[in-house]
Amino acid sequence: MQLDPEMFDPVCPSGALPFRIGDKWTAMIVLCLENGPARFTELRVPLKRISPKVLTETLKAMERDGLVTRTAFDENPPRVEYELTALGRSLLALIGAVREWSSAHLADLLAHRERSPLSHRPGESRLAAP
Amino acid sequence: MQLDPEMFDPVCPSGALPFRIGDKWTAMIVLCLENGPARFTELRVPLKRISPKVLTETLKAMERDGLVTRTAFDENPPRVEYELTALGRSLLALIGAVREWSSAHLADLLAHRERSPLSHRPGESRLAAP
DNA sequence: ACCACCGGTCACTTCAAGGAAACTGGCGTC
DNA sequence: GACGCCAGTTTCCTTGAAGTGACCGGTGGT
Repeated sequence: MQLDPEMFDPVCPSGALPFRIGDKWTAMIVLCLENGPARFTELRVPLKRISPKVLTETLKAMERDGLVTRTAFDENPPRVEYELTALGRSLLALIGAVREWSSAHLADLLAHRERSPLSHRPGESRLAAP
Repeated sequence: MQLDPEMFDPVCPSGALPFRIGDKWTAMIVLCLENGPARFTELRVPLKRISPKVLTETLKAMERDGLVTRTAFDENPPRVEYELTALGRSLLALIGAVREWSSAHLADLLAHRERSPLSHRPGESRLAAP
């Protein structure tokens, strides 16, 4: 799998989104695995700012929940592949819905936020979906 | 508006859901306002465990983002009504999608989690949608 | 002998969300 | 004069997600 290092546009306000699927990175990982398995280091490329610690934590949680499978090959150098399960793939539709909402309404929300007199942020009304 | 105090079943693992819309309570508030405006104290009924502080914070964030409007009537005792905007109402579809996913797949996820050897939780793979 | 690669782990810190409890203030009532 | 209602505010505290940076162990290359 070749993952585009730019697949998560830094300009795209993924972080400002009022949706969240799983942990902070879960939805992005699901998207990374959409077109087939990937290995640990491959995932780190598009997920530019993730630390290995957080990536393992997230992947472990996803594995525990049956969203991905982890396959370690006894080779050298070591190789580990992560792949979406059917359950994990079922999240794709949801992520799609979130993205649709975002492209239709997020600009609205952001514009309103900027205009608002309550503009200082005591709670960003986060949502998550990259 | 009469809000059913039991509309958020304590048995329903809303808290375990791997989705989240806005702050912790945002989606529930949207649901509470689905059928018309409600006032501060009315919202506190179904949202049993919310503190007034958190409720105001959440409502302010939602108002700032254009999801709800706040209307204060100069009466006695004071009355304040919160109502969904069109933008806020647009979230209903999303919440519906999340609920559909949940009723189709959440049991799966939870079962997997329980079965898993990684069962102790270093990251619940949260999602939010009540 | 040294280095890099892979897929992590470990120890530590920061930061913000969320919760608990008490208080406010104008008005009406008993 | 005390009490209660509504819609909050204020202060304090706990928790846990997330980030930083260092380190590890086996192998293959030069």
